[in-house]
Amino acid sequence: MSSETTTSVATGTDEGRRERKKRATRDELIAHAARLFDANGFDETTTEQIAEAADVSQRTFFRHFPSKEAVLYADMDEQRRRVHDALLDRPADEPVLEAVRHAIMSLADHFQDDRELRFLQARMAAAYPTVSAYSRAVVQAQWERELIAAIAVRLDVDPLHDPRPEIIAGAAMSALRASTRRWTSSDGSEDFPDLVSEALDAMSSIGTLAA
Amino acid sequence: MSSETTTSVATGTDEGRRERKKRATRDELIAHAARLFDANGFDETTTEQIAEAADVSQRTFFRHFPSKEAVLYADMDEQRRRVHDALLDRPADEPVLEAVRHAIMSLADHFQDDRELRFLQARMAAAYPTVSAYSRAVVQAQWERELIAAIAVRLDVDPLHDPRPEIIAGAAMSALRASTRRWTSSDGSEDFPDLVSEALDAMSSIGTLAA
DNA sequence: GAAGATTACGTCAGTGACTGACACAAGTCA
DNA sequence: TGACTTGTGTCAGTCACTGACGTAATCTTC
Repeated sequence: MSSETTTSVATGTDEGRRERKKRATRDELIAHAARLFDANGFDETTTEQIAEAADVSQRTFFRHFPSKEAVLYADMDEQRRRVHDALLDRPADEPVLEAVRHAIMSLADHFQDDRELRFLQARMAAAYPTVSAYSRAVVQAQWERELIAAIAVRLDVDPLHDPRPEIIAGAAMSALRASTRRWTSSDGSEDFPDLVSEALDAMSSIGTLAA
Repeated sequence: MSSETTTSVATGTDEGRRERKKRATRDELIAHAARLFDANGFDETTTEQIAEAADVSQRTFFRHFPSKEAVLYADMDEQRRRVHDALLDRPADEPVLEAVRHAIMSLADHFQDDRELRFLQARMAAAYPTVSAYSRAVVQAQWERELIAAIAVRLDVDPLHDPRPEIIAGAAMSALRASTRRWTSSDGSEDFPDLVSEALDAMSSIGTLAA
């Protein structure tokens, strides 16, 4: 019972009982939401039902997540950090497109963990416009902002005056979207990092299309 | 009084009285919505108020527009058609990036008509996440789909298996976004087509960044 | 020009996402 | 133990959006 006096053991980080319980209800909400979305669809699931399934009030749901879409993309922050860190890890004098490649690839590598969740997100985004909008305008836009900032630093330009960072980042995001579509439409049988890598190769060579 | 017996004169297309009235209330809704958004903000304006100002019921508002965001981007279809037509106008053997350039430029050229509206849209998108999401995920995504389809035809590839059309389109959309941001942040003092043209030049030359 | 089919609109009632306010109880800290 | 913080429940409310039904204006056809 009293095995953990001050710091926790399992999760590594030191959480008090309160934070642990908070995370627990959050995890419950995420899990039940995913289950219900999967079973009944996104629009067909109410936040009330999710809260009920997690045995909390609807108000508590909205204390943890700002919208119904947000609970489906609860790992958004973690992924943003992944992109951010991947960019920092690369040597500053590395060619820009190489750094971008590594950032996208680090995202892609982890897409295969949580396969189920990625497929659920993709299926919901394909079927429900609000989810698609959220994915594009919130989740992906966030990754894109990370890319833009890092590219701007590497090119040593102001992204507000030089459009190149945004263009490169936009192309990279499109490559990722195209790869995701191929991956999910193949039911995950294709190797996702391979698809992304191919798409990034294609991206690097579009300059040759001008001729 | 009875100057128009069968076909109208002013608008060119032959509309009956019913269609004319329908268009009139639609235009009223658009105009009052823009005015209210401009004066009070997007979230601070209710669909009820817009309907009231146009002297119709709220239900009528939603018969004309599927969402509050839609009335702000009421010219969406017209713009999509513009992109579509611009793509069709170009010779089939023209280099892909040239065709894309012309499609984007035809959009940019007409951004300067309705300056007020473009600025309003940009201001609302900058200030209100739901508007930003709509712009990206609905309006721009629609232009992007037009581009992707046309590029795929020109490259003679299947956009579901070859990521290049999507990558090129994504880069072009980013170029347009970056240009729009520069234009609006300069309060429209810069020449928009020039900005877009520069951004498209930058896009064509990103291949040289690999070295 | 009158009968009949369309259709744009108003009214009403309802659903569901999301929010502010208040109270309470569990957890934290001194 | 006592003061402080905080995650939660309850309640009431706003607002975007929708289905159903009725009505009147418009269009069509004879």
